[in-house]
Amino acid sequence: MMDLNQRKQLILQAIVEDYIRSNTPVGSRTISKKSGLGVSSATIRNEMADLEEMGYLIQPHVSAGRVPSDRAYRLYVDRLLKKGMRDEERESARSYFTSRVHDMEDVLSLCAQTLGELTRYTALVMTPRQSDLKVSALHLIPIGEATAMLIIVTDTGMVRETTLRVSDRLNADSLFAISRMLTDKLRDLSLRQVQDMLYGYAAHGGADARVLSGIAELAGQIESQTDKDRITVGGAHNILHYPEYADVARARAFMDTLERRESLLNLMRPQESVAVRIGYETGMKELHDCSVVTAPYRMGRGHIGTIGVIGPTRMDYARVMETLELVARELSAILSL
Amino acid sequence: MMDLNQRKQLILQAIVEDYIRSNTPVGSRTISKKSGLGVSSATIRNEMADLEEMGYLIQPHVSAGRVPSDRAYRLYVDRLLKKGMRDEERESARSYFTSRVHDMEDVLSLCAQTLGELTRYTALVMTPRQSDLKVSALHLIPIGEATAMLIIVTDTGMVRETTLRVSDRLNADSLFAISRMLTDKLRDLSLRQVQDMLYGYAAHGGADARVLSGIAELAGQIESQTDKDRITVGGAHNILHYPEYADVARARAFMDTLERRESLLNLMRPQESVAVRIGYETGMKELHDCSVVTAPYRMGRGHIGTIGVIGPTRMDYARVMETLELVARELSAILSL
DNA sequence: GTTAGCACTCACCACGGACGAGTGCTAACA
DNA sequence: TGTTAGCACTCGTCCGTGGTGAGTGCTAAC
Repeated sequence: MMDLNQRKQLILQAIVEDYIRSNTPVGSRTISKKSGLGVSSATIRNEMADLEEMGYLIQPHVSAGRVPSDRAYRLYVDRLLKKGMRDEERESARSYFTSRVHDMEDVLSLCAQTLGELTRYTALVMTPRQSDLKVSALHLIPIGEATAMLIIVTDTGMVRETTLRVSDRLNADSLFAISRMLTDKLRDLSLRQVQDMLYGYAAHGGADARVLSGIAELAGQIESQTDKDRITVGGAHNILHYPEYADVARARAFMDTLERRESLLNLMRPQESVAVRIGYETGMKELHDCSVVTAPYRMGRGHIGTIGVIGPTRMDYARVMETLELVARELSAILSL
Repeated sequence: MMDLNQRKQLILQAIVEDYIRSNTPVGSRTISKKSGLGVSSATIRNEMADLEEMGYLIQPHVSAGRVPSDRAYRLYVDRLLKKGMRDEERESARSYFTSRVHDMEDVLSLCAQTLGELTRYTALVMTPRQSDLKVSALHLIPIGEATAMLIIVTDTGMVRETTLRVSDRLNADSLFAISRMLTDKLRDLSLRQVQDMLYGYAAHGGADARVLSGIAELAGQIESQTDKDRITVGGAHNILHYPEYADVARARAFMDTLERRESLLNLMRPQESVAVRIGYETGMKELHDCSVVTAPYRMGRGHIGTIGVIGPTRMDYARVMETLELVARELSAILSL
């Protein structure tokens, strides 16, 4: 007795699922009727008392039903939940991604939004750290009198541009030539290498010094892009639909947490596959009543990013995990085209 | 009597300003003390009764103070408010924009965020309609075995890219040549023209048909980019700080309205200068208790976009209007570099 | 035209009792 | 030994009630 036998597991599962649905403490009578075990509420009460002692359940107050603990959710996620997205759902999720502009940046922010809509929770999209990005092409395009647009393409397919002033004796032809030369020279170098090299050249002076240091600067900016910029949030407003955020102060606190992107980065460290962090497992006190589910995606040659969903601990883990898997797969496919 | 004399205006101004600050109905005693008119509360009461009759004030219930009507805010905005941003504020606002990546897309979403932070309300940024954009350059960059990245730069400095498969006998050199040729041919044509032309060429077949129709497709996608994509929202969570949204249902309704971007477009139609729409003036029933302040900015050659702020009708109009003016100016400067 | 005084209104809040969901415990039963 | 009916008990939620105070409109005096 007091081991987590089959029946206890079934009861726990029933409680977790009922609580996920209703967000109200679950009573013994409810489980007696719904679990399909065919035992009375008194028996359930005994089992529930055991489960509480084992740390799976919490009683908000003596005359309330039970609420699952983090530990219960953990067990539920690891062993009890049954996936089973319906095909229509899967198909509609997939269709969100096809037939859209395959623009690298767009895809990521679109992904955050989409993921929010699909899961009805808040979505996070992290792009891989960019310091070890390699330059794959570099172009100067004339856009006006003595101004040019500089475009750097990295091996992840990311495109960054800036405008810069150039010597007015550089016409379209010379810019073409320079672009070509620079691309040949710089291809497959890391941004840092590009930066160092070009600052070196620029220091020697010459007519193109301005262009060279402009390029070096953009490379530097891409590289040192703050961590904050690496996380996109989508569907933050979704949490307003959940009663745990009926109190505006809580909603505000949640939103404020989302603003502090640096700390979110810890949650989004690449994992091997779909990962679930429940309540205190997130390691963030502000998120002790939230769970975070993440999945890795591939971008370009071997760079790993993370997409994730954050919501109340009583989230619909099965649906979220499946959606994330699916979206991560679609996303990887698009990005490594 | 019953004309809007000097004193009535001063009283009205005092009421509006007190209400903007406190969000509670304003009583006669408060105004008697704060207006500096040196008259008793009874006198104020008489004036307030007149102002109510004239439609400037509303009494939520008999024993409450008065609340300004849309009409009062209108008068306040048109004639009563005194601007006067402090220099530090102005400087700090400006510094938000300098020393950042001048990446076209980035600037706009950064602008939305920044504007949200500066005003503490919700910010909207609209990019000009893109159907009459002209192509200013077009590049094909090899990124892998038989795949290339296509980049289109428009005359507003906007950059869009996509990856496409190309015939594997096109090496870097041929792509360069094609890019150059296409840029020469297509420069200053509208996206629609480009699209029509290329589909025509592609129909004739040939080895490059795939590339040509790829380009046409991207041009089409840029052009037909849904209206939804043209508005960026920033700082939506700010409204949670205002007591009018203490009720989550209201906050949710507000957020939902923000999601329906098409209808927001009406609010963001380019105006000549800073424009204020108060309450029902927005023309959107859902926003009857909100005001929208907008300002135009210039982008590239003659394209006009709009930035705006949306918040409760009792918003701090003076501060918002000044901030918008300032940000619009900075933004125009960056974008028409 | 202004003001003091006064009766009146009504939103807000704190208090308190009824209600009911759910429990733990006990004793009887299979 | 596990299951169940019965029962006393707990405590959060709901709702009606009365007190409090901010603010009003009106009247009469200045």
